[in-house]
Amino acid sequence: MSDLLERLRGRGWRLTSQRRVVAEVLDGDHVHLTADEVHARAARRLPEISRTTVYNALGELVALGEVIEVSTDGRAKRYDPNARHPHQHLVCSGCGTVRDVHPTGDALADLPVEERFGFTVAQAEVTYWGVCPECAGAAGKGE
Amino acid sequence: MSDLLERLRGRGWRLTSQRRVVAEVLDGDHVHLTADEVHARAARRLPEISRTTVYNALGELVALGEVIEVSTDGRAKRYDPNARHPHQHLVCSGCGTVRDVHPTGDALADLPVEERFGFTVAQAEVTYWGVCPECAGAAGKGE
DNA sequence: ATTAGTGCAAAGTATTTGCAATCTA
DNA sequence: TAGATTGCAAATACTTTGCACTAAT
Repeated sequence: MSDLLERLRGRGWRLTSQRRVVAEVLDGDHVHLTADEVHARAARRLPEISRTTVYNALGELVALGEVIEVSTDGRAKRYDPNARHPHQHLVCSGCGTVRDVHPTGDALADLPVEERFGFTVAQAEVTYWGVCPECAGAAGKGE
Repeated sequence: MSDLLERLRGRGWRLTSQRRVVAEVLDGDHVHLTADEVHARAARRLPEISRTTVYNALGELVALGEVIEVSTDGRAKRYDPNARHPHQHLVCSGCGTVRDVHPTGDALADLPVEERFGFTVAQAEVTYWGVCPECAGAAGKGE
């Protein structure tokens, strides 16, 4: 694990203890934390870390292209470190859990020229919405 | 125009002057306004209308299924009255303009069972990102 | 008349900014 | 050392809430 940290070092990212914990917290698959969650986890290891610094670090990681910003609903943005592996998201409309998925087919190719309005289309982002097993179970029991 | 208002009346939506202007402002195609923009436009016709009321009305229209909430980036949500006609969005990464598009193919069918993690998948939301003709032109000239 | 809708003021959540102190390379 | 990074405090953007007043059916 943590080739994220490796890569960052290689790219000359000035390394500080707070940046290190942020990168460590973000490392892995199926990680989709909000800025606040990143801060909370980072603070377990480095209690003094401030929210500002977490926001700074996240912003830079996004700018570097190492992390993707995902805004599923209108709530807090989530940060996905899986930027190097193209994927889409499956979101639970109950609890907001996010999973990385790999659909077949190419959504980009499905947009006809006459539907492009002169845009230079670069990317197709697909978000699948559904109910996760946990929420489905809870719904069946509750009420 | 304004079958939105017709439909709402038919569904027993208690009609007030402020709700009327909100519905009128939202009526049409390729409309993707933020709550604040809706408020601004509504205020042209009804200066006393409050933001609270606009938020209330928008929330209800969404609950009624007459309007869709779209959050492209992490910014303010946008409201799309085109709920009855299934469509996807094409967003300009330069200026944020949104156009409704109708891709061929079915993104939902492109998600294999083994990629569903036990979720009951209900919907596939596709957002195309690109640069609109205006922004492309501006980029070519500037700098 | 009843019940639902309105809007002010205030609080809440998410994120950004200015700037002095601090630390990495 | 020089320039980048940190983090506090305060500001900003967006949205929600409590509650007294008003209006639609």
